[in-house]
Amino acid sequence: MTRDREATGERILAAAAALFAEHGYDQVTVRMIASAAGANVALVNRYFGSKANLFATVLITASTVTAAIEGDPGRMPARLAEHVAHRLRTGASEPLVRMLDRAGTSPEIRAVLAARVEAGLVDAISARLPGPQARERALLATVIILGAGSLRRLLGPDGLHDADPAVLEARLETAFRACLAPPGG
Amino acid sequence: MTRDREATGERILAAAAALFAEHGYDQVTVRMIASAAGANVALVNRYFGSKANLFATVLITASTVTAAIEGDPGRMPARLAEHVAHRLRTGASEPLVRMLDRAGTSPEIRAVLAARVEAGLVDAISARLPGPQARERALLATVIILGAGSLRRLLGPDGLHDADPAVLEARLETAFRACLAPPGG
DNA sequence: TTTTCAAGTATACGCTTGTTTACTCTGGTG
DNA sequence: CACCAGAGTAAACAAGCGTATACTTGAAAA
Repeated sequence: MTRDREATGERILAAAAALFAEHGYDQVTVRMIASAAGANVALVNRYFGSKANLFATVLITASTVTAAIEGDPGRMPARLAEHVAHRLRTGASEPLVRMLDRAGTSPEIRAVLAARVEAGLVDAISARLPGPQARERALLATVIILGAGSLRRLLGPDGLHDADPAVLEARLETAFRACLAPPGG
Repeated sequence: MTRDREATGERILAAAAALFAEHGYDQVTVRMIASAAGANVALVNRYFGSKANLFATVLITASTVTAAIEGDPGRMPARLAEHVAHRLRTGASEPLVRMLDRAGTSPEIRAVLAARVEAGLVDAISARLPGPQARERALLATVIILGAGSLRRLLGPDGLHDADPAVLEARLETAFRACLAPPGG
C-alpha cells in the first residue's frame, strides 16, 4: 500500500461525495465512506475533522445547475425547464439538490446546505435577473427546482418516465417564466 | 394517575404527530414522544408495535391540502396558489409536506410517505383534472407544492416574508395553471 | 375483602453511531 | 545503516437508539 496522505484524502472525499449524493448524509456512515475509499475509519476524522465537516467540504465541490443558470437571462426559463424536465423524466439527479433532499434533519447540516442553496441557486439566479424583486423571483424558481428533486426521489422517475418531453418542458418553461418574469411585465 | 389505555394511546399519538411534524421522523425519539405524552417509553412500542408503525398511524390522520384541491377544478390553480403563497410567506406548514420534508432516509419510512403523497396529493389532484395525462399534470403541480415546503424549511420564511401577496399568488397561479392545463389548451 | 388482570414502570439488552487513543509500519533523510 | 516524522491501523470509547423484559400497581370483578 502506497502511503500518500493527499491521495487518500481525495479518495475519501470522492467516496463521500458519491455516497452522500446517493444515500444522503444521515444514511451514510463514516465506516461506509472509509470502506468505499479503501481507507481506515480513523482517517476520515483525522483528515476532515468530523463527518459534518467532510460533508461541508463535499458540498463546496458539488456541482450545481449553474450551466442552466448562466447565459442569456432571457432564455433562463427555457434552460431551467429543460434541466428540470430531464431530471424528472430520467432520474438523473443534480447532486446538490439530491444531497439537500436526502439530507438529514441535523440543524448544522441543514445550515450548511441552506448556505449552499443560497449561493448556488438563489443568489446565482437572482444575480442574473433584471428588474426589481429579483430575489423573490429567484426563490420561486428555486421552489420548482427543489420540488422536482423531492418528487423524483419520493416517487421515483416512474410517474413522468414516458411523458412527452416537449410538453413537459413547455409546461415547466411557462411555470419558470411566471416565477422569473419582471413585475408588471 | 388514571389508568386508561385508550386515552394514553391517544396522548402518544398526538404527541408523536406534533413532534414528527416539528422535527421529522429521524430527529424524534420514542423517548421524546413518551415524555411529551406523559407516558412510559415502553408503552409506545407496546401500543403501536414500532416507531415506524406509529409514524404510519400518524400519517393517516395528518391533514393535507385537500381543502385547496377539492371544489371547482377550474379554480384549483388559484386555490393551490393561495395555499402555497400563504405557506411561503408565513411559514405555516402543511403537516404532510412538513413530515415528508423532514423525514429521514429510511426506506420504509419513505415508502409510507410516498404512498401518502400519492394518495393525498397526486391522486387527489389528478382525479379532478379533466382531459388526458391527468397524472402527469398532477405530478407537476405536486412538484411546486413539495418544493415550497423544501424551500421554506431550508431557508425559513424570511425570503418571501414581505413579498406582495397578490404578486406572489399571481405568479404561482400561472405556474400551477401551466402544470395543470389540459394538453393542447 | 380478596382476587385478578391489564395498565404502567424501571431497567437493561443489543446494536450502531461518530470519535479517539495507542499502536505499527514505511519511506525518505542524515 | 539507523532513525524518525507521519501515514495507516486496530480497537475501544461514550453516547444514543429502538426494543424487550420482568416487575409493580391500581381498579374492577367475585
